[in-house]
Amino acid sequence: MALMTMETKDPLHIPAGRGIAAELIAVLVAVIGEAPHIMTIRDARALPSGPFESSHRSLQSGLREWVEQQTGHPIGYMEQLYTFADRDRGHEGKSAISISYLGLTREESRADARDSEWRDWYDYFPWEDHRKGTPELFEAVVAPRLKQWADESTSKAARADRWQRAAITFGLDEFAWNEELVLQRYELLYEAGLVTEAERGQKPVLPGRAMLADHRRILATGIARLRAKIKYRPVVFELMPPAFSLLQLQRSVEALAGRLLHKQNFRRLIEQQELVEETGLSSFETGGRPAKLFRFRQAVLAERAAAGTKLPLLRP
Amino acid sequence: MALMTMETKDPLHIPAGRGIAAELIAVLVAVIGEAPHIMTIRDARALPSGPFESSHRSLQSGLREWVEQQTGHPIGYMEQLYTFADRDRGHEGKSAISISYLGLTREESRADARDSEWRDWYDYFPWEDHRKGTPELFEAVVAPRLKQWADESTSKAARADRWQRAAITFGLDEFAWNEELVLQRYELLYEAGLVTEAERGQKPVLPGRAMLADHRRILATGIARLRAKIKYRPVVFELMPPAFSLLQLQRSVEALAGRLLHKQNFRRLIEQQELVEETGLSSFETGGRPAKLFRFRQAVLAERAAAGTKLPLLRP
DNA sequence: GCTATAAATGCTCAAAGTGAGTATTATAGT
DNA sequence: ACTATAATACTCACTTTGAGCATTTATAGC
Repeated sequence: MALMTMETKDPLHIPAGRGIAAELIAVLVAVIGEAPHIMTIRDARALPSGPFESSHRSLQSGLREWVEQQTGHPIGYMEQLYTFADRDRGHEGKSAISISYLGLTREESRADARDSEWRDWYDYFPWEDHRKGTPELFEAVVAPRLKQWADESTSKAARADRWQRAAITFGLDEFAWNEELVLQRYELLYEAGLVTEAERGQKPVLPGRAMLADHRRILATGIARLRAKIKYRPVVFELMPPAFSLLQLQRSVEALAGRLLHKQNFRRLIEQQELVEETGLSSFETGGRPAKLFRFRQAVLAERAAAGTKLPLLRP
Repeated sequence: MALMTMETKDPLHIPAGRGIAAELIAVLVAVIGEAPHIMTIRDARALPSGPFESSHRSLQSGLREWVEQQTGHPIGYMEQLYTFADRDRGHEGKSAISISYLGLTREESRADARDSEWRDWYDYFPWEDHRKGTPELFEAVVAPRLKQWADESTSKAARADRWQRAAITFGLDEFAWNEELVLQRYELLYEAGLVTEAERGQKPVLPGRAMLADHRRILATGIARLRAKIKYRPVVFELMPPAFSLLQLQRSVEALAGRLLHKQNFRRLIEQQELVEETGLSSFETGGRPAKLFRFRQAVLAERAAAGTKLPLLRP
């Protein structure tokens, strides 16, 4: 094995002369009541964000600083979402890099600082909430407009392709609704001209609040990631108060997933995975049989480092 | 897709004055024979990489350019891995951002360009290959050294914590081996002083080739991601030739996962998911009953946009 | 042709996990 | 007491997995 000395004196590459700008963007989530919310700034038209500067110790800490400064709100759990470059975004023709993060927090209704504001994320994506069944929007607007978009293609094959893509991502025809396809749906709607990334006068066909630049796309990425993650990691608990009833927990998951769950089976799942433990307390607030209050078993974070296998393994 | 007008005139933030350097790094994977390989440069001590420059259209295309220039090898499937900032990495005190990608390709044994070279990834992580059972390394070095490391702690609780962490990530004691924890294992070994990120004189305790800067850590991230992904997305096929036998396919998955699979159940899985279709050809090369050759059913990419649910949903 | 060897392929069976209920119990408000 | 609202308990068919045995179809060497 060849030996060799450290790289501080021998960098792999000389950095490019001009340098580029880097921006940090946060999708900061909290569940308030039974609705999933995100932190916004600028009249609810932008996500909290700011430049990454050389004074920041790391990307994460840079983001934390910005978010706390802009929203007065500390972030609990954080994970990186995606990094993208956009030549058009930078100043003076410089290209810019945006690094987005997903953050989870408990809402603690402090006085909202500056122009920051919690907003129901379904304000931006009304078609993503299927808790009350498929929104009427689908039959009224989404399906016919996508059909129309598909039919605009010239070749028969292209029409079929477009329609199949639309049917799959929106759960039309025989396809089942898949709540994880948030980003694909947004991109398809954008491609079909049913939403506009940043408003510019013309009315969008679909309801739903727009955002500056590509923030709505980033939000879609965050929602998709979170909807996927709650299924195999105990991240919901980052959004719950210290003690909660199982129904509260279920309502939170439903809020995030945008669909209703089977109560008994949900409980069975939670219990058999030993995710929670009783606090001994009960809640009498809802008027019904009192609900036992539980807390998250922190130990599972250590015990189960990861999800289970899906490979058909051979004998141990 | 229409370009946004919005933000060019009204950027969300004025970019920081100095700008920073951005580097693109690739974990480029191919399966050669029955061994997983990665593309390396610099005497197999670095991953292909290069600065992101304003001439690049996007991060992806910038990376493609660099990799093709350095290795003469085009990339098929690509996905982003992780972005990190390292103050010590930049030039002249500038901070630098590194954006890493995972790329999959079929090896086509062209004359290797420049100093690029395919390398078995287990050269860098010998403890990750469990296809021939748990490596002797574990009983001989890993377990005792980690025990020793745990025992260095002062408090009893800290010793127990350390040991439990080691046992979980390495599948010691009663815990099962989890092939996905590549990064966690590397980080723990680093913390325990059993590997050194870049060698500088002192011999590391464990065998395994080192790399420049933090490239070995990035490689660990890529392997972990790929091991997780093969379980729920048909990405293995990106690494297979156009026609292959089911055993070849199994051997490839085993190479990546570092564990052996149950043949009959593996086949059942592949077939019931309708991932492949017969080509009508057979392979007589192995000396045994000839194997039918299959090809990947491209259609599944369209049909199944995503993985299945795990939530206990309510009636449709 | 016969035999050893190497796979491919077919089939079984129990255990565990899921989906979709019905039934019962405990409170608060009227 | 009666009703509304939940919490909680239990059932049952069906599917998916893990593990293994058995059979079939080839090649290579004798």
